[in-house]
Amino acid sequence: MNNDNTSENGLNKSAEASVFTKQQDRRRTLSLSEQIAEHVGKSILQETYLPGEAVTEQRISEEFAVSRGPVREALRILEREGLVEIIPRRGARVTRLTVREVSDIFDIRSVLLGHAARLAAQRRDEECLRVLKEGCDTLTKNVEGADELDVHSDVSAQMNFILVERSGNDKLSEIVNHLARQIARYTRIGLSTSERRRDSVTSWRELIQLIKNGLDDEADRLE
Amino acid sequence: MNNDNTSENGLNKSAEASVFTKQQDRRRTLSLSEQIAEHVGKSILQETYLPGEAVTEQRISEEFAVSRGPVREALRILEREGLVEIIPRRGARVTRLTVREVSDIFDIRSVLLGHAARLAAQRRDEECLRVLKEGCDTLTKNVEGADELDVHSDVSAQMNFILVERSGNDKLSEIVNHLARQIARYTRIGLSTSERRRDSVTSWRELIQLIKNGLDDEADRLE
DNA sequence: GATATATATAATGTTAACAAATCAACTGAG
DNA sequence: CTCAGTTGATTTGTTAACATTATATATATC
Repeated sequence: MNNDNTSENGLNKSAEASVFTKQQDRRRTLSLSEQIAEHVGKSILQETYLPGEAVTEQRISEEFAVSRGPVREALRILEREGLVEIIPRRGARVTRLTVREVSDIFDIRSVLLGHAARLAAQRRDEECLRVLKEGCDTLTKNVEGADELDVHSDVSAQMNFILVERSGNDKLSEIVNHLARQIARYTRIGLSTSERRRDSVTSWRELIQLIKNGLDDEADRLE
Repeated sequence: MNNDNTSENGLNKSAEASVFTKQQDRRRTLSLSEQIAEHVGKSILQETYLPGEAVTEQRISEEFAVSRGPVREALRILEREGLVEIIPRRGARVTRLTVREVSDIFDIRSVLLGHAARLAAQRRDEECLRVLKEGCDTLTKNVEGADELDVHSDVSAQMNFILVERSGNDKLSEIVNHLARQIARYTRIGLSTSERRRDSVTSWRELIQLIKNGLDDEADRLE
């Protein structure tokens, strides 16, 4: 097919940056394996690769026109992200989470989000509170009708991101985002009916109330 | 040095199991990369490799008398476990956590342990409560004197393990154990004085009280 | 003497070929 | 017809050589 080996596959093989001689950008240079991991990861989240499907090294290496070495590492990266599962001598499959696992992860995330809210309150982060309230209003407007699913899940994901970011605990942020990535394929289903979206808004309001109470408590303590 | 390439380095290169023809054991076959990851990981936890130290591929590959391929994958495994940090084109270093990061991880873990306790109570797991009480007694006996550090940290680690195991949430268990592995190098320091060990016992007693209260609540609700 | 450029060295990134193992289909004996 | 064993194709595991990049050393210029 594509017989020229550069940039027909969407990957920048050997960093186009010959202009930058030394540091300057740092991190702009994604290795092949990381680029592959990103692409394949995206495909998994978009369900181009389906849960349970086998992901052979050869298939990927042909798809991106690279050798199997970087593909192998890409698969290890995706394993870390919880998107594929590698069984020794058997290869990689797209993870298929059980209902139980998804529910367990949601459970953990909600605990951690609660903690993030507490931390944000301790930090007296009123900005955070304002942004979340705003997001919550947007969510409320998008409860009815199936069309709003995308808006609802996008806004909700962004609110999660902001909340943990504002907690001030970087590791917490890292973990929650990692969990979010694992259940990304399932959150849309979790918000598919308007009733579920209503529930989602309710738990957000509880979380916001938690922060508000925390802020009040902090205010009491300080004056 | 060792010129014969088998089992002088402590690794079983191509699975000694020629007796087992088909499945039967499954998983007994650790790939080279996994064996290397295990060995190097152990060395990091024992601080044979020091925090911040560079871990070059060549060094490891010479040390185990294998090529760089498996070493590369081993490093990716260790990166996932949070024991090394890989910077593209710069190689791997043993992670050196800041005080802040360690404290953040402890914070998260304590929240998750609290949740695990709540779940254990919901499951009405009296066995769990009994085991933890027992462990707590052992801890109490090992508060004074520097010699008891090993006992204290071992027992405490085991109690953590059991508690999350009994929560019934496998992902929770996975995450907490993952966090424990990351801070393993620092928990001993965290328990180095008898005062800190006293604090440790206190928080365990709080956790146990949490489960006990939960059990009572559940009992009330069911009768 | 300090800074900048050039070069050498050592490290990681990538590739292709080879080895070992698994899975599926086939064959033959009972 | 069923099942054990064999064979062949596919896939992962491993290796060594080559390519590229970063760091350190040395040299030249101001």
